Amino acid sequence: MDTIKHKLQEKGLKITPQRLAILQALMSHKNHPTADMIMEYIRVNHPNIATGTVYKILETFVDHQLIKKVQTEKDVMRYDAILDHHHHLFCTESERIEDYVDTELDELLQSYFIKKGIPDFKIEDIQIHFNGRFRSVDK
Amino acid sequence: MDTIKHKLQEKGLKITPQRLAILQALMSHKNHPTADMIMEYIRVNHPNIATGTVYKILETFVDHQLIKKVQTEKDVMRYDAILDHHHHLFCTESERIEDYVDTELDELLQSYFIKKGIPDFKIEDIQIHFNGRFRSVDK
DNA sequence: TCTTAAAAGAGAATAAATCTTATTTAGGTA
DNA sequence: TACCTAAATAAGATTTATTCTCTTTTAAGA
Repeated sequence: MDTIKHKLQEKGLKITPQRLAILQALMSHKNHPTADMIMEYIRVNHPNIATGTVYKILETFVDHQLIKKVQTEKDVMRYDAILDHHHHLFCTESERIEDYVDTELDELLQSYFIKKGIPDFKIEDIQIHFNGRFRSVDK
Repeated sequence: MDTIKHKLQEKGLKITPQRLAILQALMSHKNHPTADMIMEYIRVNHPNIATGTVYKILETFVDHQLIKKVQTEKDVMRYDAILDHHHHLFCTESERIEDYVDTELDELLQSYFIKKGIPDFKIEDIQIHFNGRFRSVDK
């Protein structure tokens, strides 16, 4: 919880109970939660938090690069508190999204694009979306 | 226009003026239009088309694999009528999205994942999102 | 402790997309 | 060719996610 406070302070953000709760929720939820899931989760301890506040805080966190938005085909936004470079596995049959870390792959792509490049485009970040199915039943 | 009719027939869809107009609009718009952009475009010739119809037809097309949804971080859905496997270049400063075709890269990834695979996950499709900036000013 | 800018609360407002119901139409059939 | 029927469209209300506005509260520095 102290590390969470630190994260806010590092970004020059005021420490409020609401922000602490939301950031803590984001960090414990590994499954790329929606604003709604976060609200539900923190309402146990923060019954009075306003919907707008949750969205506002999430937006603030994205702006300050404490979290990221996850691109999906659905019209509900999902958030990700893991900032280490990683890709995503999307289930084509459910809403499940898992992280995929592969530094070997990242290096492969890096060297491929250093050589090749893309005309008229400066790559800032490469994000791979794997669409498919999970074999395991858990989560 | 006859090829468009054919596409609908191939999928066993009834040919209606609305569907023809929307599919034609999608195929001429290379810039991954939103439902709204399509509506605006076809309203010139189809002033009476209902909003719900446009969304319904788009959904039908997606279901029948005539078009695809494009995953973005925004809460407006964008559509893509180009079905040949390709990736996307996303501008971090605007709504611009361009196609990126690279069969060499696809083969590289293919062979990489045939060897390596992902535990508990069956890959159906690999979609790369390049986030960055366009150097050219056009479009 | 006081001050004030920033943050949160409450709830209305917006925008995208979906749903409902009545009407119309495409396209097969008599 | 006219008819029939399931499928498609129109119209507009509804839902859902998100944003906005305005007032009240609070964090944190002086």
